[in-house]
Amino acid sequence: MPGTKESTSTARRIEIVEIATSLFLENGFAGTSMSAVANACGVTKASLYHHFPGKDDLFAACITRGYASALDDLEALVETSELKPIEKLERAISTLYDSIVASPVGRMSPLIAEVSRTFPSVAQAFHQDYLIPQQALLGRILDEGTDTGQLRHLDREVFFHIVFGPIVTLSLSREMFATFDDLDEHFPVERLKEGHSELIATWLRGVE
Amino acid sequence: MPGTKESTSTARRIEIVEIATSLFLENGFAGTSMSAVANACGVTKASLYHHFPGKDDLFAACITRGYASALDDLEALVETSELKPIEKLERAISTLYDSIVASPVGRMSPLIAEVSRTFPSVAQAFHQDYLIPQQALLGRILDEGTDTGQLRHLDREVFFHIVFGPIVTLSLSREMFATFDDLDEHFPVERLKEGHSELIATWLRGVE
DNA sequence: GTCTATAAGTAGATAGAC
DNA sequence: GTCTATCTACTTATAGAC
Repeated sequence: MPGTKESTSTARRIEIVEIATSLFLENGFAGTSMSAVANACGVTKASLYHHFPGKDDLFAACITRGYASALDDLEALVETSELKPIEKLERAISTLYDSIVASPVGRMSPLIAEVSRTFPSVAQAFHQDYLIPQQALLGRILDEGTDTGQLRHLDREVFFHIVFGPIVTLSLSREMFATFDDLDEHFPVERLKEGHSELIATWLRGVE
Repeated sequence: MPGTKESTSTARRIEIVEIATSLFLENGFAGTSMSAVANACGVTKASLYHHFPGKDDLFAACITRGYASALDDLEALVETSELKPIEKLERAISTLYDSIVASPVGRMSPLIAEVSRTFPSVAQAFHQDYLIPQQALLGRILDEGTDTGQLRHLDREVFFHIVFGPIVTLSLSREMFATFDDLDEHFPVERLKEGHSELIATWLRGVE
């Protein structure tokens, strides 16, 4: 039964990718050995190499996985016709906090910085398949607001800079200081999200 | 002559730290071997180990170096009495762009994220000796403005979140996509700095 | 698909001569 | 202070039995 075979194989691959992702996030690319991944998965190295021909292939799979689902929520929000642009934007920011601070795909940035010289294609794919679509979706909400005169017109790149900047940095900070036992006190996600969101809303309603 | 000996030793140490820093920034902690550092410095591994007892000591020296000088510019700005708080703040932001996007100490964040679990003390020191003083200096400008009624009162942590967030993320993005040949087109430091600075100024002058 | 065994190379770190 | 030579442990990756 080739069908059964394939699905167990796929399931095992997904399981490996999930475990490997958490190890890469904790210890970096060079700091994570194939032996460590194999041990954490409860298989031998040779079996691991059966599923992924090399360490870079495994890493690429970890980076790639989750792109689509991370973008799905944002896309659904953009398509809704029941919300005003400013409300969509506030919800979009909340969604971004969840997907960047809490989910693996959003926490990949330091890893990609680490391997960018060795595997430029990984960085390229992350940019093309995740960052660009994410910006495009946010841009559509912005357009909807400016076209109907509800939001003021502003430099798109500066807008992305101000929206994504604090969120990505918060995610990075929480990685950097993951060992602090008062992490939530130093970097309180909810309070920062709220303040950030209010500022964006005020900014976009037009202040000049 | 112990004096001469010591100064040549110190000079060599500084030279090694500078070269090692650029290697760590390019390839990460685990991705940078002591052999690679030794080769780049034109000495053998044994000589390198004479100057630094271990890889973690060398890494700590790379992280630590530059704290003081990176904070000096900001401190000089805070002490000035010739500028209004809002002008100080605009200059402070410009200084932060220079020291975080362009200088090694500001680009260390992804590295610290990589080693934070293995060497929590490195993260601790970075927080205590660099981030906290930096925030304190910025906070003093803010206080000066609110005390004299020139700037509106707001949540300090949200303020830091909005000020540092976009700058650190810009630095990280430029690391992630360092291999792009149109890097400055995708991440134009000057234009983003200007837009960011204008937003902060408008926000602080009071919009409610 | 998973295993044992192993190749071929590199890691961090040290001993001791000069 | 720098060198040659070396140690042990670990790295990615593969060959071949089951």
